[in-house]
Amino acid sequence: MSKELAKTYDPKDIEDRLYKKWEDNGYFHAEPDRSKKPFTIVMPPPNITGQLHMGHALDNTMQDILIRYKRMQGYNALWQPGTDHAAIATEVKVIAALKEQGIDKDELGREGFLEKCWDWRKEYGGRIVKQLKKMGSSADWSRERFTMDEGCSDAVLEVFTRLYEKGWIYKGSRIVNWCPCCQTSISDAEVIHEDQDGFFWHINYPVVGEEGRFVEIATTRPETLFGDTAVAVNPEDERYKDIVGKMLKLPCTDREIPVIADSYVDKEFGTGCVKITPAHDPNDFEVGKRHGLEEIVVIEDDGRMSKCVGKCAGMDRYECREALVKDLEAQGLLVKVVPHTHAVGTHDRCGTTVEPMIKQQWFVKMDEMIKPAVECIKNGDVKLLPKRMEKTYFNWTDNIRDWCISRQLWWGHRIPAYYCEDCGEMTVSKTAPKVCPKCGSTHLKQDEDTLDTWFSSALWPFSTLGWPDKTEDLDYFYPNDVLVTGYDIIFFWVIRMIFSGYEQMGKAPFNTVLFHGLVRDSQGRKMSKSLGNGIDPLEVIDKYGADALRLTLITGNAPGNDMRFYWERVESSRNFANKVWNASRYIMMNIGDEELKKPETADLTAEDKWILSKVNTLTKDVTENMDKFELGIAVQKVYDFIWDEFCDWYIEMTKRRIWNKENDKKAANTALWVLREVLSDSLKLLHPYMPFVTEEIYCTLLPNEETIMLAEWPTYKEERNFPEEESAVSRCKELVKAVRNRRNEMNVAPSRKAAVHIVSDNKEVLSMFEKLKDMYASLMYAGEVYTSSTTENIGDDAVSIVIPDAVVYIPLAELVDMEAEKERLTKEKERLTKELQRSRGMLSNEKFISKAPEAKVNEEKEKLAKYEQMMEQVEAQLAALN
RNA sequence: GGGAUCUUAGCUCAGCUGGGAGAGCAUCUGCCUUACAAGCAGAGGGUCACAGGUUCGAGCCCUGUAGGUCCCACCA
Repeated sequence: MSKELAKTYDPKDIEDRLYKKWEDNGYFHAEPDRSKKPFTIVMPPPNITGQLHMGHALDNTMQDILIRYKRMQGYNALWQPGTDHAAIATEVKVIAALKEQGIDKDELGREGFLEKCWDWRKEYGGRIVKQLKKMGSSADWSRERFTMDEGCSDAVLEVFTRLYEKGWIYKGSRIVNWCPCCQTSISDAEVIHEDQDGFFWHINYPVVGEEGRFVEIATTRPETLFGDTAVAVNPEDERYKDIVGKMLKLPCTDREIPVIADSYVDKEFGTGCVKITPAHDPNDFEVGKRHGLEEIVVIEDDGRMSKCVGKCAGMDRYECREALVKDLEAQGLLVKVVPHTHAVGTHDRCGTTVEPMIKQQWFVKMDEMIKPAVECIKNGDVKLLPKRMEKTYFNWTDNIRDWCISRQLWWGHRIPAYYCEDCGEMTVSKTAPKVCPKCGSTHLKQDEDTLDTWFSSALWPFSTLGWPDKTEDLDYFYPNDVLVTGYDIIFFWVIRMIFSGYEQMGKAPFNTVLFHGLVRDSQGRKMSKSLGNGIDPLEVIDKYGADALRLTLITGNAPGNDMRFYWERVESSRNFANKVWNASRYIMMNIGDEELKKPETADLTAEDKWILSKVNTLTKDVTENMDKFELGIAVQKVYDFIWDEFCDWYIEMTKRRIWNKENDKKAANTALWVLREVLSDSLKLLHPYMPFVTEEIYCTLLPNEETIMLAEWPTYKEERNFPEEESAVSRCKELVKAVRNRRNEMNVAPSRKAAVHIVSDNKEVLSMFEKLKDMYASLMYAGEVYTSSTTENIGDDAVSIVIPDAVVYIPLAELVDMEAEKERLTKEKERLTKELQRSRGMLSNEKFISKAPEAKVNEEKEKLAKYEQMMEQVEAQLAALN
């Protein structure tokens, strides 16, 4: 071979070069082609603010494996990439960057700020894409999209106006989750509920006109007292029946509020009396609506108290809490303070405690739209893997509430609603109307709000293919085949894509969703910036190569489960890459410049047929696993095959023919041809997982091949199935292992060759061992291998090993210790006794015979026969020693 | 409060529709055998959380218990 491989595999040498080759040659690119079947995966768009982390690495590895696999199978494989504008994340970053320059967002104004955002995107938006390429991701970058590019924006406006016209998008005053830090509303999905230690403040509200009588309420948020417009009790509660309808003096204010009866109140909880703050609590809001209560806003958008709270006005909500509690205490109205743990909603982006507020916001009505999204899971049109994710899915859909889609942000898709400043008429339209359709005024102002980032992501599977235009891409590549993503965004994204797909396209966006878990640190903690325990995938690639990282991420865990990341695991993956590298190097060294001729079947030795048969079965198994999305299982099988069967056994078995090349060219040719053939198939099976090392080897091994990426995926071939040789070779392996084991036990150095005598009265077995002895003799350090039906010619100085159908003797002269031999044989007898007991027990069980499948029974009978025969031999050996 | 999931070798985890417990790492022994010491050949190590049940047969299915993790949830 003209090209030579280095002694150890160095990924740094080749990864960037190969990636460039693939990209330059357009291997990743897919165009509609009616002669081929499409296979489409849309990449979950990473945030433009993002940096590659282990989650991306896992997610993209899985997608790349599927895409490369299908591409090799001849599908027209499209992996559609792109990035997400990430409204809040980007705004926060840009605001921070501006702050450093002493610039304030509001001073800059909307236009100016957006310009800065676009600048930011230009500068950093491509960073994550570059990093994904380091992973080996074979996405069609020429089709890269952005959620705010022209087409995607058009799709957003189209969907918005369609849903509005249908009455499924509406504007309304509701209690929404408000983040005082980001100063925007957020959807329910963005709120994280976490238990926090807090207090129950028990407060007495004096009953008006009844000196000395109080109603005791308990609250976790005393500062909302200023917004109370009633106190509610359960209508069934005997304790408070007489007080319903009376007025209470609201402490620290000059207001009086009524006591009302509402079944929402739980008699058993707290004091049984609930203060009602319609403007700052979703339940109270409902109660307020039922009783026609006033809604008094006491907390402003920035989390400070409003003017109407008197002396606390302008205080932060927590400052106010403290001040108010002090006042209540001074007035003797604070009954007690009880420690209490309760769930507090926080914003997933910034961790700030969410404040429920009444706001005019835009909502998507969910009750109708969710229906097909539920149905498709139930009827199997869309499969969720692993299946248990369905429960999580339904948990959400069964309790679905309208989706708050407006955000008080600038970076994002601006809501296409226009208000007439003269008559107040609202118009929703994709393009800005010139005049008000009602009064003809030209004074129109667009809604200030933008849409939830997930509104655009929900359209991703079809907006990226050109929708709302009727494009060839859309027609050909939609619906997508698989979506790969983490289970953590099932609510944010997966469900919304599914209902959007049905609503806009009439079809599910994909037929399978493959979920993966989280990558955690070695102690099982979530990797996070604040903990500083994150491991940078790029650092792993730098140290061990992308292939090693990919293999690590895909093995050793069940689908959908979280996994722990260990450097030791990367190391062992890297070792595997090196193993493949060296086996290939060895084969290529021996092929040299020679042209190999395809051997006739008759020229193939037993071990050739054995390995060809093995790789053939492997191909079938791996393909089946991959079709079932069992990616980890599939590659584990390839790994085991290459390392154990191919390297540790087959390569060793062929050495005698290769070293004897000068004397028998033909035999060497056959061995080398099979070596190359099996290696080539193995590389193909491995390529989706470890694209770089396999490509480098493949192109060196087969210089006429341009790339392994487009090589044909191997298929099972009946003519490569050799069951007889498979079983013969496995018997030889059994023999070799037994001899190695004995020699090891006796500390015989490999350099000391010793003869091996195989004695058996089974003619077939004997002749098989005789025929194949050249193949396996050196594997067990045998000087000579003799087969015989008698023990004549074997001296007393031999140790024996009983294997199925034969006894093996190794004359080791001075090393033989009769006592040790006896001991070993006795142990062996004990083992066999147990086996026989077990086997006979099963076979004498009437019910087993009658109820177990016949194949199982026969299998057990064969085992029994084998053990009986071995027992006989062991006993004979023991007798001979005594 | 509802739900999911986990508990298997010292560590991290596999174990597909029930049919004699597996891998990697770690440990121990012996090998620089002309592809690979990132390697080769061996070895030790597990009442599969606990208790019941179904079955000829259970790590796997069912019920319960204990502990861990996670998700959902407006009990003030």
